Amino acid sequence: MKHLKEDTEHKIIVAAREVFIEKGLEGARMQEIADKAGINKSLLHYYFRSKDKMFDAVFQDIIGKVIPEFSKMIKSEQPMTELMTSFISFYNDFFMANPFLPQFFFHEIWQHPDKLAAFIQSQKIEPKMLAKSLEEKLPPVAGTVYLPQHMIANVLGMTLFPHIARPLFQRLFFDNNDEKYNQFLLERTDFLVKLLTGLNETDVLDKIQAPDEDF
Amino acid sequence: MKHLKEDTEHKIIVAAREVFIEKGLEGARMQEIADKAGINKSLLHYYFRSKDKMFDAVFQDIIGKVIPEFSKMIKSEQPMTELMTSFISFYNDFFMANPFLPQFFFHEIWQHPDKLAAFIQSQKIEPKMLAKSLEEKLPPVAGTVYLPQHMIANVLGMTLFPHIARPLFQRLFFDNNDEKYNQFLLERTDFLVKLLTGLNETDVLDKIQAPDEDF
DNA sequence: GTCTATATGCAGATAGAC
DNA sequence: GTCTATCTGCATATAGAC
Repeated sequence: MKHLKEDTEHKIIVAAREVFIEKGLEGARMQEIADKAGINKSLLHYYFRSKDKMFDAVFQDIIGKVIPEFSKMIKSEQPMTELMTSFISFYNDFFMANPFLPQFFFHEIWQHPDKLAAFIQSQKIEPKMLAKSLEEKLPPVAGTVYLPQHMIANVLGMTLFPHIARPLFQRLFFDNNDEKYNQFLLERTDFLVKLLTGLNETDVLDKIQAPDEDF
Repeated sequence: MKHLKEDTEHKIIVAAREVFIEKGLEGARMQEIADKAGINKSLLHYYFRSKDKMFDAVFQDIIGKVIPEFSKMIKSEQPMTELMTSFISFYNDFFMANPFLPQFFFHEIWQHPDKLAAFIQSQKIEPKMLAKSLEEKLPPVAGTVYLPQHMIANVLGMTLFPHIARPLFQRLFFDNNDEKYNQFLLERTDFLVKLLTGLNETDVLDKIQAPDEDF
């Protein structure tokens, strides 16, 4: 089989992703990754040389799937309300399917912020341009014009929070019941879209495609 | 000096807090904590037996200062708008003075959710009661009645996000400049209060006391 | 490419002198 | 209480057979 090599490498990436996302770089154990991939520990080094390099590979792989989606959205030049709708809908679904991801990202944001920022720049996303283009479209709050950064922080915060705080929030308000919480998250997409766009139609979400649940 | 023991223990707690908050349980090194406290490594074990127990002590110490404040607020039976104003104002200032704390909390939320939930219960905070008492006071969104959990997630998300995403956000939008970002955070308290309460007065914040910056 | 066996290093923990 | 010296275990990493 000439595909054996690619198969093994792929199995490792999948296993490593799971463990790194759940435990973080320091918390992850090479042995656990090897076990989960069904291969020997030393093979990990054969393919990736070191734990650090393996982590990098996994991380690049992940953000390579999440950031470009974002890039696509903001470059599509949709009107604000549609942009927010796509955004909320996509990421809410995406993080529902990958619950550990948000915390993983924030861990990276704090441990290696430059790496992440560099990647985003490399995607030709121009944060300042984005902010500027939002600036004109924002309604005033209580009669005051405000920074587009506030709006961005609001949308991101409201979208991400229930995911990143999930273990606690689910315990405090939903009897630690997965189905109840997923229900809450599902209805939240609709709620946020309504809250942010002021729309009344419920069918607006049908136009948004569901994300690929296995990345 | 009969105070030597308390002094050392305190020095250790302070040093350990810094390191644990910045690096997390697994990432922290006993040596680094000892160095920062200006004492010997083995003294850490003399006072706390193990790294895990030391972490617990530090963690209890921290949440013992943050959660009760929250408890006090919700038990004060203020009207909603004042409650939100106190909340946003207090935590925005608090996390500005302790930038690593939010990420530290979320790390704990994912690694030891039961511990945190147990502590909150022990503070006689009743999440479901809180939700219920909010329920009646919530205005409908786009004509639809919604769960109080959404409102809670909104306020927490919007308040916390700029802090937990700070390293990235500051790089993307504020030239990685600390002063600019602090300025943004400062003005955000006012902005959020206005956004959430619909108030127009700017002097409403003067009534809120500033948090203790050194815990 | 994949395995077994082994090396290396380091972090947490202990013993014991003072 | 505080130190120096030491132990133990474990995780990453390598050597080398197949």
